[in-house]
Amino acid sequence: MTSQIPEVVILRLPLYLRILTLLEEENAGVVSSQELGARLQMTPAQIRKDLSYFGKFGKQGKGYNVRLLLGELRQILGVNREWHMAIIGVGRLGKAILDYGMLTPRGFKIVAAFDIDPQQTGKKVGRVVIQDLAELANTVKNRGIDIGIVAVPPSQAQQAIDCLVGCGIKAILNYAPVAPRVPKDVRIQEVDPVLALQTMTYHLKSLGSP
Amino acid sequence: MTSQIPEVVILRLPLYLRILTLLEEENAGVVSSQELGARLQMTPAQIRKDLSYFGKFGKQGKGYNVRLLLGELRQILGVNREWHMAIIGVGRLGKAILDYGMLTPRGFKIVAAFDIDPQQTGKKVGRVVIQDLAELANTVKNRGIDIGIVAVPPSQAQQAIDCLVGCGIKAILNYAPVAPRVPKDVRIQEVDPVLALQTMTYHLKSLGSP
DNA sequence: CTGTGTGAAACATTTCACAGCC
DNA sequence: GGCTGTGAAATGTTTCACACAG
Repeated sequence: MTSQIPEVVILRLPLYLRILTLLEEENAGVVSSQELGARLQMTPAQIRKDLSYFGKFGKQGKGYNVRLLLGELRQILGVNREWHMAIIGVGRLGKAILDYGMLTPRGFKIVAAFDIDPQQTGKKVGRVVIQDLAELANTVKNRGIDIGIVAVPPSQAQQAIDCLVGCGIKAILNYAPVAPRVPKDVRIQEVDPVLALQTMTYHLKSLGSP
Repeated sequence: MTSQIPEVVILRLPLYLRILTLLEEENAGVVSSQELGARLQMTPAQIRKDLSYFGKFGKQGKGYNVRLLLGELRQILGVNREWHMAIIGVGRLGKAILDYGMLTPRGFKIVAAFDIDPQQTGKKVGRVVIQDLAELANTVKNRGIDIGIVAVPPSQAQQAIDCLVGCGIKAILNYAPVAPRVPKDVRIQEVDPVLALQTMTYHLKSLGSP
């Protein structure tokens, strides 16, 4: 009964969600896999197959109803609700993440901030008051925190991660450029622009000037 | 003669580079694929196979010399030099990227900043003076810019990207949550924490409380 | 006639397992 | 004995091509 959806498919769903959101803003009523493929630079067949893992959302001869598919994808990804997050590390990077306006409107709200430095405790950043890391466990329970964000220097990253894991957090967004170790029931996603840059330089390197 | 290295392998090389950098800081002289696998949560066989596409860097019975392998990987990825980047968009996000201390020490230097808003032109952010977008082509040539960073609002992203492409840029780091269109000889990498969060909520969703 | 949904074929990637070297 | 490098097997993913619905 485990239909076993490939992980690569899950990685692409947010891309579909993003483009459909843009299409809805453009008031597109219907879209074909052809058109989605052109916009996302991928084959129509792949899009159809990906979506078919979750149901039959299209109409033959017509395509997909944008609003309907958007709703389905939101449901599938679980983004038809608000998720609460806590951030650890309120240095420059942490402040920038708190200040980044794209999270809350997309359903991801940072409701608590922590720092190891006791000097920071009690200060306010945006809407949240910086707390001592010792209070994490309580706050996770009281405020219903689902996701942790790690924005501390590399040397403190594993400690912060262990702390989140110890509090029962099962999903972590990690900005520290380290190779963290987590139990296998905990998801961790790396955000490191340098990794992305390095894959590009690999290709740039072998590029003669035209 | 095209040995054709799988793209997934290229995506993993920066992870190897990152862990080896940490290992060198810990003064590890030698490391086995076993140990790398444990640290990166992947199989030793995969690491050995990945590296074997580029040469024989290990010693049987011993493992890989950390410093040597680090040097090889830097060479392969093309990060044994400094890369020059230009950023477009100097709002909150753009300022945060300019302020992010992890780029320069890892060989990626932002040497120019641009904004569409003429009000911004001439102001200084960190070490760079904000220029008008019209000057992009000249600056790309004069300052030897290899990579563009897009940090404008979604509605202006495609315009910024077209501008970079028009100036001959072949690699773009895109922070705007859009589905950009670029010619196929241009690499573009998305940086969007929301995409990462959404793949995690997919898995969180189907997680009963224990 | 257009465009979806989908088995089956083609292709890509990972894992296995072992020869060979330190 | 321990560990790499690597063909070959196993597994996973994408593309094809077509029946069928609007």
